[in-house]
Amino acid sequence: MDYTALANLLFPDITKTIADYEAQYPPRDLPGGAVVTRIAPSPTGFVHLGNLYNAIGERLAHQSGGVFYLRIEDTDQKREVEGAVEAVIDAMTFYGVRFDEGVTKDGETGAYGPYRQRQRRELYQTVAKSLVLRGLAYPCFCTEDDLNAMHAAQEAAKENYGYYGKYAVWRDRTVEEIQAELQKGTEWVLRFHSEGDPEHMIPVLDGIRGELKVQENYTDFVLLKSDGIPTYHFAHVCDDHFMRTTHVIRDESWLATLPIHVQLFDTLGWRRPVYCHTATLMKMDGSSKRKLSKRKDPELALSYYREAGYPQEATWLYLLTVLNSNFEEWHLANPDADSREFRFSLEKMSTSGSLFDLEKLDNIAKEYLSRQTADFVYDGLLDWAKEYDAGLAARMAQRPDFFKAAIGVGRGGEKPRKDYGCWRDAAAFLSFYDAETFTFTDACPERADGAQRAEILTRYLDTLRFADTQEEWFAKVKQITEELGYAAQPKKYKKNPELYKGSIVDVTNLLRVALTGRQNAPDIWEISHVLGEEETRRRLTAYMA
RNA sequence: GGCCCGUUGGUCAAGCGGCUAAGACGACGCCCUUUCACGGCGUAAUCAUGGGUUCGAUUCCCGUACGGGUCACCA
Repeated sequence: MDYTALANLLFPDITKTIADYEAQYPPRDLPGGAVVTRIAPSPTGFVHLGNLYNAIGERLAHQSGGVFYLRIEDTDQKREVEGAVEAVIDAMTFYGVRFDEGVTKDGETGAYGPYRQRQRRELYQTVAKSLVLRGLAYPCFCTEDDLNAMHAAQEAAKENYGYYGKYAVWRDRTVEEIQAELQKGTEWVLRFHSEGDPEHMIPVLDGIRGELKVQENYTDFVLLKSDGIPTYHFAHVCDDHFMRTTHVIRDESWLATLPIHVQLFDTLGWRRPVYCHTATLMKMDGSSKRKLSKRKDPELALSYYREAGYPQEATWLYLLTVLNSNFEEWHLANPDADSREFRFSLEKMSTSGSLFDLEKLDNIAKEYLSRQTADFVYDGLLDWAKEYDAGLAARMAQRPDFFKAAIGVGRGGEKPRKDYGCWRDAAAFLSFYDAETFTFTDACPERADGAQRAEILTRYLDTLRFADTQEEWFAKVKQITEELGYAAQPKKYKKNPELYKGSIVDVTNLLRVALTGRQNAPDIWEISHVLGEEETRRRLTAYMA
């Protein structure tokens, strides 16, 4: 077989060699132990949790003096969505992920580009040609129908699926046969000529999982598609070699095709990167677990968290606790430290698929927000509202001091309130302060309702002196409570309910509902002082009816 | 079906041959408290299973079960 003739037949325009590219993309000059890694999303328009999950590579890279870059895997034109690249960049920017090189909004930066795979066509073809030259790749003219028929036959015969052995019908054809087919204009793909033996197990060291044993690949997988564009497998190997990637962080679903990648690196004589296969995020579906799905699970989309308004840092805090088992402990010990100061380690990453826990996210976010200043919360809420709640944004901008005061209630001090973990919840929680968004969600407490209601409110309004301190104010509330036949101490009422109409709880909750529309609200005195005397009296008076 | 990965309480998990098997979320209970919260204390709840190896296995090895993933000219 004359491989040179075949190679020239297949790639007449390719004149470069691998050596040219080795020279063009020299090894990076970085300190020892520096990690070079990347995220390499395909531009489908859907930015998901996994993209952010794998963006922890940034921490690894930057904590080691390495490089983190963005590569776009746009080899599948059919699935490409317009604006998808911008969406990825926006999302990453939003979460504070910083790229050293790669695709940007208006082009790209870095010496190892282009960083969009479709623009690297010549490089892939050069490598492909070198493989043909060595007799390790050949064209296959099978149609989709041929392959389907093959698959069906294998299924019927209970044989392994795939293009190998006797099913590899184009594997050992003569140059003449191939040339004849080429002249007919038949479409072809370039397949890898695998010498692999499935009995051979190859050790691979995974950065997260440790020693792995994978079966040697024995199928003649596709290197180049009929449009001359590489498959993921081929592009990944070429790119990560020439971009001098040291660590490939990706989802564990790639474990299945690891043999292909390893085989390619080895036959090309290239040094394999450290593969780091992360565990899949799972979700409970009925009584069984399953992979988080793009179609069914809105929480897989990164936009879900942005729309709900989880602060970026809170989202990271959650992700980090899921990703690195010793993060939570570290965070507890250093509650005020920025999560970026945490030394991230691959060994501490979990290897089993974990259930995504929105409750825990909420808890972490609440804890985080409770520690922030009113100004910080005001700014965050305003930014969010500008995008998702224009009305609120306008009202906030109009009365910043009022909103800051409202946000400040129960904030600061040793035991701050934890009323909300995301901006959407914050907006809902704070809605009662603003007369425009005030609504009743809870009913008047039973034991203070009916005739009691007007009586208590009248009495309260009569004695209300707005200048009173909180202590003075509360002393009066207690006094009214007792005068009207309620127990000033809930315990007393609990002991002898027949002696009282109710307890102070009923009285204060009546005030609370009148003032806020709900029983779950912060301190009444503080709220009143945010609302002002006029509005306080107005609401209380209105509630008498 | 082949192949691969995984399996400690409801959830996330620590553990890396010898422990009464951490911690967090959630649940429940108690306490604090003028309410709503916050907080404090406490309770229940876990090593899938069978064989080895070993003086000794949650930890190492093999099998089984279960769960997940993957078998495209998609990534």
